[in-house]
Amino acid sequence: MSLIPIRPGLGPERRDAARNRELLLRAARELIEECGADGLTMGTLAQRAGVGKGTVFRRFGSRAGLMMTLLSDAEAEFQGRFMFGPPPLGPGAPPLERLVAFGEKRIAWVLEFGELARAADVSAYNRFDVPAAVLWHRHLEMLLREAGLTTDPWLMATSLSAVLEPERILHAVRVHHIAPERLVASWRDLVSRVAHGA
Amino acid sequence: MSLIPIRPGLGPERRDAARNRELLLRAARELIEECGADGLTMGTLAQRAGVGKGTVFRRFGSRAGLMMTLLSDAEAEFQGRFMFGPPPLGPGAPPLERLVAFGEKRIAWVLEFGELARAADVSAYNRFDVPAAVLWHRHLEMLLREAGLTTDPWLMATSLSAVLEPERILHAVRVHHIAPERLVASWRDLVSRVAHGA
DNA sequence: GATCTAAACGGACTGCGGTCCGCTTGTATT
DNA sequence: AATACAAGCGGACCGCAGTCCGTTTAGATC
Repeated sequence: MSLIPIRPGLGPERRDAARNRELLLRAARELIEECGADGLTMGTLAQRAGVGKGTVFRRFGSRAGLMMTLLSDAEAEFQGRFMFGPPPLGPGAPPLERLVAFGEKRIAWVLEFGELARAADVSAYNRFDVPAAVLWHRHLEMLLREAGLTTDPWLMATSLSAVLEPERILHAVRVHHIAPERLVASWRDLVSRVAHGA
Repeated sequence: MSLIPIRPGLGPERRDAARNRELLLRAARELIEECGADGLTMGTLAQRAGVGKGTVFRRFGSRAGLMMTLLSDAEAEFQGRFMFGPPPLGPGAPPLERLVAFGEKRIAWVLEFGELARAADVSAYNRFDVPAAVLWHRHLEMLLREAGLTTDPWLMATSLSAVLEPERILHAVRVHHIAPERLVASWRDLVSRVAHGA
């Protein structure tokens, strides 16, 4: 990985750069449509978009960075819903109900965008520190505190995050043919027990 | 990945093959000592052992397969302890205590062999179906049943397994500087709550 | 010991993610 | 319009995991 993750932030980007970014994002979506997220290679992407490989990496930093960019819309939408949307996912409902709703919606989200999320995750164990992951973690921690959990809500939020990892959810559904409703029920059971004893 | 994971099973292996396997394992341990598990490359390993690269892959199938082989001693020892060893980890203690002990020892194990385990994990989301993982899962599920949990012990065991993943534990300790005792305390809290409500 | 064959071998080869660096181009300045 | 220079560009290049296939050899059979 070199410098500059996605946008340095100093000044607008040059017009040709903006054009190429659109070209690349469009091509990437096409390729994923055709070959799946795992089937997308950076070389093919460059070729399809009609730019050099160096340009792809300049724009997105890495394959994982590209996937994150592609995910950002879906992620922003999800974040908006659990932070500002209507209850029980958004504020207004009791914390336990919000915890249940969070897991339920997150599971549904993973089933829709999980392949992409998995491709964005790959390798690197700082994946727990990407902004989105930090946000979910804080959200869960806050809900746990509101629910009255006093013993190390931070670590408990970590454990709950682990349960919702795309990799495991997809494995349960795709390999073990677990019905999503069953996942949701188990999540409800888990958070109820965690939040229950004060 | 090609054919033959580690040993086909039909008949003993040829003497030259056995010799090369020992050569490779010795060289691998040396290299990991010198460069860490992440620093070991299959090419370097072949060179150090004085064999061709093809031979390395014939023996171990993949980099992950090699790491699993290297781990197998440590894993077998751990398995023996929680299945047949003295309580509270082994049989004899009440299930809740065994659950607590399992997490505690597992966390300690990860801190000792975790880098190797991480290298064995990489990619492939069938990593949840390797024999060792299946065994832990069954063990946790059994303890949960014994503790009286009736609502979907299988999925609850999956969730508890997720909490003990090497990747997350190492991240918590190495990046966030969480003391191992704090991890153990949080695990105890978690399993107590899960096993508590009947 | 000669013969035979399946197993094992080795290293060139492929395709990937990612980097490097000399060249080009957009844009601000005058 | 000419100048200047940072930003952007492209593709040769690197190191890696993993594959392929022609060659060698262990060891069983006679």
